[in-house]
Amino acid sequence: MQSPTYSISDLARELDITTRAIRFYEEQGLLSPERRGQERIYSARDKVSLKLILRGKRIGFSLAECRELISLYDPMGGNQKQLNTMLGKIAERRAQLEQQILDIQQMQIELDTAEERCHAALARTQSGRPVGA
Amino acid sequence: MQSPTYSISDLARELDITTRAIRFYEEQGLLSPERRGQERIYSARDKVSLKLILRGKRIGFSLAECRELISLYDPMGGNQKQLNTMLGKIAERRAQLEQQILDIQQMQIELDTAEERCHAALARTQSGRPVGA
DNA sequence: TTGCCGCTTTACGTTAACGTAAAGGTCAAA
DNA sequence: TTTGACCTTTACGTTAACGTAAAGCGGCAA
Repeated sequence: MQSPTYSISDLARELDITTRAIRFYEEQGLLSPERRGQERIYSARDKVSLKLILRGKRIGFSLAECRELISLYDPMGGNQKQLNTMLGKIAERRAQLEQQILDIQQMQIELDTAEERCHAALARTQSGRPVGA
Repeated sequence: MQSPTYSISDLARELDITTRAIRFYEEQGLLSPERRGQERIYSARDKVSLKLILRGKRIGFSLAECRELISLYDPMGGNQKQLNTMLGKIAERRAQLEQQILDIQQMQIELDTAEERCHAALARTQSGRPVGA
């Protein structure tokens, strides 16, 4: 009943990234897989971290920000001060995400407008047939 | 009743970016302000484009993507084929935005979890007082 | 034993998005 | 007229996030 492990190329295939990227994330302190000799052995937890990284990247987070996110998800052996710092960071991230949602909603509205105008222009292109016909 | 114009530093101040950035966006084809001699004169429309750029950046869009967004917003003098291409691009962006919303929602859930665990850990820190008390 | 496969490290290359000088033009106030 | 506040262009520097070799180790199938 021990949790599954993965080789680096396993994860690369499954998550559709390069092994180079995975090693780079480790180099940047976002991962720290076990080792069997030289080989890296990734746990389910590492995989979760990787997914978190990819998710973060999709919404424009830097690797540094992703690293913070991961650390928030970590087994916190923190003292009171650290915990409060964490809560602060969590609040910051929350605010950022809220802003991003607003930005996305605004973009969606603008795409609506753009699409309407496209359709209108297409209607006009469709021979002399009047738009409302 | 002519629309307002801005100098480069006007916009820089108002939007809280550097003039260097603004010139860079122009260099990359995201803006094309009027000129009065050497000076750049920005219109309300340019300002809208700039805001769109900043909004795009906040959700991780590249400048190339932002340029596309702006072009979608442009007075389209397109033929039928171009218009259909545009509609395609709009659909792509929509899908991307949907994915980003999912990513953000997932992040929010994870922040919830992290926050809960922080509070739990804090409660445990608070001297011997049992959590549920 | 050879050869390939997958893993490793080291290290230089690349792209995006500006930052940061350097050098100079313009125009109004002092 | 000189200073200062803007504006300009040109150009090299920087950071992030990898890409892309190059060179080598370990196992195992032919």
